[in-house]
Amino acid sequence: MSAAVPPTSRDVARLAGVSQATVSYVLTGKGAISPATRERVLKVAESIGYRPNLAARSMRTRRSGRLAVITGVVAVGNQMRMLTGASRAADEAGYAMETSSVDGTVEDRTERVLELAAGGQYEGILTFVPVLPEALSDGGDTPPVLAATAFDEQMHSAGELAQADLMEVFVHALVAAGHRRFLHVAGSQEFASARARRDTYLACLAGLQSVQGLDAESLGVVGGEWSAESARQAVLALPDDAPPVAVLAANDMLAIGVLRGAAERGWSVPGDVVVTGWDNAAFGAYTMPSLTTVDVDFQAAGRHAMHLLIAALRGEAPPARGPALQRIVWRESSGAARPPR
Amino acid sequence: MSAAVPPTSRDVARLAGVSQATVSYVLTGKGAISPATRERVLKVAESIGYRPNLAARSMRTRRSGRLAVITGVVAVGNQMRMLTGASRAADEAGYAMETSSVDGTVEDRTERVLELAAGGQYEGILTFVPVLPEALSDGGDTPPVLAATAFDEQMHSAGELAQADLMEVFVHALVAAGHRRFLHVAGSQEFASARARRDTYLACLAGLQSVQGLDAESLGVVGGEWSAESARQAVLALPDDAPPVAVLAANDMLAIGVLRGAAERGWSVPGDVVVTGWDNAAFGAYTMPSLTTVDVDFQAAGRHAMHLLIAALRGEAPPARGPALQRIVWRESSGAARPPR
DNA sequence: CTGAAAGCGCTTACAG
DNA sequence: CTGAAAGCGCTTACAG
Repeated sequence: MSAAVPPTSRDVARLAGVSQATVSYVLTGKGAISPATRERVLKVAESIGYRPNLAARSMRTRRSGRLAVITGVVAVGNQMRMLTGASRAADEAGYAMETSSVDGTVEDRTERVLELAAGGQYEGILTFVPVLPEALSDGGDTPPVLAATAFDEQMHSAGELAQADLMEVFVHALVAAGHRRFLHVAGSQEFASARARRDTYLACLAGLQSVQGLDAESLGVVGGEWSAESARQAVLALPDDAPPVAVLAANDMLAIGVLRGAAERGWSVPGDVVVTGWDNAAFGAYTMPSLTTVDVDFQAAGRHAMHLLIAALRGEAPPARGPALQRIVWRESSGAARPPR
Repeated sequence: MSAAVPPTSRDVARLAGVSQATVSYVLTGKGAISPATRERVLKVAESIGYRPNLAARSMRTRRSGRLAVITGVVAVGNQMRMLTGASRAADEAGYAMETSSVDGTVEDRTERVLELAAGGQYEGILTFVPVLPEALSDGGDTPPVLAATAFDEQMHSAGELAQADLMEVFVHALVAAGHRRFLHVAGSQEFASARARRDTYLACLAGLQSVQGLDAESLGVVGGEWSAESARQAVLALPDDAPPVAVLAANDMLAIGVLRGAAERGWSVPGDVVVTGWDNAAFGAYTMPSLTTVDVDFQAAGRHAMHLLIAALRGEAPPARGPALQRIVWRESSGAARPPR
């Protein structure tokens, strides 16, 4: 049997025979309240199942203790890993982190972030999705809004995730192992990371040909979406005399599609075809052959982004960045290619 | 250059030369305000970048338009899919959905849910993680709190996700295809779904032996965690004369570990060993061989759970459940086994 | 069509 | 050590 409406601190006060102020002091542990009164208030509160209305409290204190992270509607696995890192960092700093997903155009998303920032429920906001710069704030009057996206136009703050330098390392290692023919299976070009990998691939091969005068050849850039099927199709569409060829896929999902496509064509990996991926997906160590890939420490990126936000809202200096977030994991699919020394 | 503090409706009123009530009527579109006044208020609001404080509004109206979903700290991929479904359903019903992750013991989680429910910021709460029944509510005085978990002790509401009937279909199809030796690679037994799959496997094989008198044999239940590595190790530990054997893995991640282990032992799949998975992970169609598995419509489950919540908070009758959420996807790894007719 | 006033549930100087 | 009062930023009867 519960009341028709949740009890308030006023109810507790009345029942305990004290003022509402006293209840507040007891519950926040701020005033100096006699043990006896304290006891009584606590007992009453407990007995009627009183719980403070956090919205009301935070309207008064302007401190909600809550931080929001904005993600896309369908957060990809990588965003999940970032969320985990961000969540832990928030936790450690004593904040509750909540996630809000947004949809639609960049204007829609910007509007929603602005709304959340002004809404008064969050002390700070981190967005993993691209928004217009106008939504960003370092926290003067309004709560700080930081962008930490590996996926955007603007490469704000933690955009280090989109770096594609290691693509060059892949190519050079493959060249050193004797490979001369290359193919890039690209990801969705809406993603900065996909564009960076593609651009680096292109630049690197151009460099090989013109600068180093190597007879390296690119069969081109194929794919263009983050699906294994598109990668498989790209391989099925290759000419019969494509092998030997080194296929650099923009992520592991594409790479497994390449593996499958090669198998369907009767090409052996890493004999006829070598393959590299990106992201170090959980399945990559167990495919046949296992995938050479780039481990990206999304958790650390999420942690760091959250630390930046917390520093901003506390008015502290932004913490220094940790060690590099990317690292090549050499496995079977790249054949004899080895790390440069 | 922005003010030291965000503008309020009072500021707008003063600047527009009207009362705060008028501003409110204009912004909520409720009162009957003359077009001229309306225009002026809107213009002022726009010019000073006014945005309503949602916390204050909802304190007054007791309507926040926000729903919360509780997930574990590290939401597994399947939870993500449920979130997507839930989010869309909330959207369609005009609610904003936010996600809050909880950690710790079941008591900790229960406390946190209770806190959120009383906090006054949400009109309803859906939890994907197990909590004590005391946290659940159908929404009398306090917002409704529903559990929709495929992963819990208690199998509340949408627990249909944990059903393992199809495990029996797998076994029977494999028997019909001539298989007599079986192995189950189990998932983490903290999960209702893992326990159900294991129990069904055991019951089914016991039935084959005693009831049907078949010479079917179980090599046992191995594994016990959701990692490909544990599955691989389980296969590496099998006796040399294990094949031919049918391996029923509790999910696709385990199944890919089995595939890898079999390859390392030089066993062909589906020749020496056949394998089935569960969950229809994205990579399953691209392994060599591709994985026979169970497609689980997590999105639909998330949708439905959200519909239940919305019905509860509106005091409507709960919507009927949709079509079955599980369906076997036959692929290469199960060899000749085919759906029963 | 518009305004003055009360109140949502809290917290916090300020008196006493 | 405790209470009366004001106020956080809104909305909503109630008058006019």
